[in-house]
Amino acid sequence: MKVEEKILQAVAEIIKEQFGQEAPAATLTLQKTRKEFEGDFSFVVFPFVKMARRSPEQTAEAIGNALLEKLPEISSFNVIKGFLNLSLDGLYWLEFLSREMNNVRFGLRDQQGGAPVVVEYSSPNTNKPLHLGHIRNNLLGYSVACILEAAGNKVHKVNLVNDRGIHICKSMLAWMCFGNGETPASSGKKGDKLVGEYYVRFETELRSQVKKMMETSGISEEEARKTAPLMLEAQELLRKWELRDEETLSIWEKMNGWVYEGFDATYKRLGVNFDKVYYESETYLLGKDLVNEGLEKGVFVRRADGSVWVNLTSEGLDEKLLLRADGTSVYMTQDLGTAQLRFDDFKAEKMIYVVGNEQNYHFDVLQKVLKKLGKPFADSVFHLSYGMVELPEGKMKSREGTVVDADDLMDEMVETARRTTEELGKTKDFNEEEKARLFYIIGLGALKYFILKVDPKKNMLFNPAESIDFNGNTGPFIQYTHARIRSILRTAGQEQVEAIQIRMPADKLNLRERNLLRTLNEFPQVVAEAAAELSPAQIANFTFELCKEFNQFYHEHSVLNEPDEQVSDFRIKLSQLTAITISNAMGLLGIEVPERM
RNA sequence: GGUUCCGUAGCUCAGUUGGAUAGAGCAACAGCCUUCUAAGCUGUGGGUCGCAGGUUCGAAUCCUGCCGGAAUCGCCA
Repeated sequence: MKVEEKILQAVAEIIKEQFGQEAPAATLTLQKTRKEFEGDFSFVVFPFVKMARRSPEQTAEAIGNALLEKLPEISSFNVIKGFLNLSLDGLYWLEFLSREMNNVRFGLRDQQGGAPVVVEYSSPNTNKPLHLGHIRNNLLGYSVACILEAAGNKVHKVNLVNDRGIHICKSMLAWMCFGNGETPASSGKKGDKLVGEYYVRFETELRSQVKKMMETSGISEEEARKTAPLMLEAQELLRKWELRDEETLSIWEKMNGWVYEGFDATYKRLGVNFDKVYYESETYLLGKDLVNEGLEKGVFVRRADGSVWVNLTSEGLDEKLLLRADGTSVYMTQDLGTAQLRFDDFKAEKMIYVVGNEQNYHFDVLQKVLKKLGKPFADSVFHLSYGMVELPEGKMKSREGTVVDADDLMDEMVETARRTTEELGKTKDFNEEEKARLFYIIGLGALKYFILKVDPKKNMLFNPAESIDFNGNTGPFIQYTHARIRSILRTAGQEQVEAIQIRMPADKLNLRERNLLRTLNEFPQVVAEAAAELSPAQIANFTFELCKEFNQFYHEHSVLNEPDEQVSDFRIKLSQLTAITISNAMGLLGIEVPERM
């Protein structure tokens, strides 16, 4: 049993013995002692002063004295107002360290069995390259998957690629009309960028057609857009695609192939991956069976024009279309189908969709429709809704050219890492390959930490004019702390800690060491909470706290120059566990930590 | 207009199953490298936790109203 639970259990017994009343579990709260007071854990006695019929101070004293007798782990206590501050015996902390110091998986649970969790993230369209918004999505999805895994879940990462539809046809059409056979190989352009250019080209050409039509025939912009030759051709292309026209399909396959090559490069550099990739072209028809099912069950209705609707007004929402009059499916139809497919594929206990908060309504509807259908997995659908990344001037808009491209941003980060590192003169004895590797690790680390340290559900601000910081609460600060520790361990010749017992007497444990141990001890719990909340930010904040504490310790006490051999040995082990923890925690964020920097 | 989310230091963010004097980082200023990496450490200044009520021994945290911002309310995805 964890010592926190032991304390609470003992306190409950004491309250019953001394005050003759059962303490409701919810009123028993143990918290970390704030650093301005002495102690490890603090118990709040306010809820019990009434039943104790004593002052808060007296109540705390009474509980404290009883605890001291009951639990050998507790060495002393002090009382400030209604707070009972408990100090653990140093021996407890030393035992914790010797238990975990060689555990390279500290904080990471093994798989616990049970149904798996599916995490869908990324879900790109194949007509445009990835941008900053996708970066947040990808980093979040990947990290959440890692965290769930570390909490003992079996996890499947999946991607659902939107590879069909009118938007894809637009870039195809533009390439057919204006491309002159251009390929990534012939132009040296990255595949996704090339296709993206043709998508933009379509929009420009369309706009000039629309403008001309409005001038010559005086029709409205809306009307012109609908009837412009290019738009009609794009729709015709979509029809041909749905009829499996050979030529259309072959161009579609070719251009999507280019895009996937480009995406793969971006994903690889970003360090994310998937266990399974779904393609909408293969799944978009799946929802129709469910629509029929709903009609048979009488939970959906077919209107006179043939379209199918679901009425969600009793659930506080509107009526929602599920199938068009011509029988073709809409976004919701597809998502119903893929939810079923995903459940059939994995029998998951939870299906997490990492999708921006602009789709809150859609997922609300999705879940309610699945419930209407009586699907048992309706409650397993969970929308991990994250906030938008905004620029100082507001939302990114492709039309105004303010979209921050994913590849460009990574380039800039690596370049900043290079410049900063070389200014500091830290890589004199690195060869070219080592340097490139280091700059990549630092640059990506800075970017990932910057994004993941913010609570997922909140909108966040990115200012391209100010480069992402490398000092303070940042990825490089954490990476630096790790490199520092590894340097000590190298010098000590103990890159792998030997399994010798700690011999330092417990009373030599100083404040910094104690703080560090206390923080390290929290890591498994932090992982559990981050998994429950699906929040990488909690891992990030914990790791920053840990690094700050290590640096304070490092500054005040020497590890290798400590004359007392037992103390020095203890500090090496303490440093080792800190390095393991930093590395594991950053791993959960998809961030690598260097040996030297 | 309806629904949902957000509002904490000049800026970016922590802190919300209700607990102590609301914390970090950046920016500003002042210190610390003959000792294990100064991407570090220490200190100073900086706050009506959007506003007003309410519940409570105790509210940034829970409830109500208002103000401000965002998203959404398509036979788009």
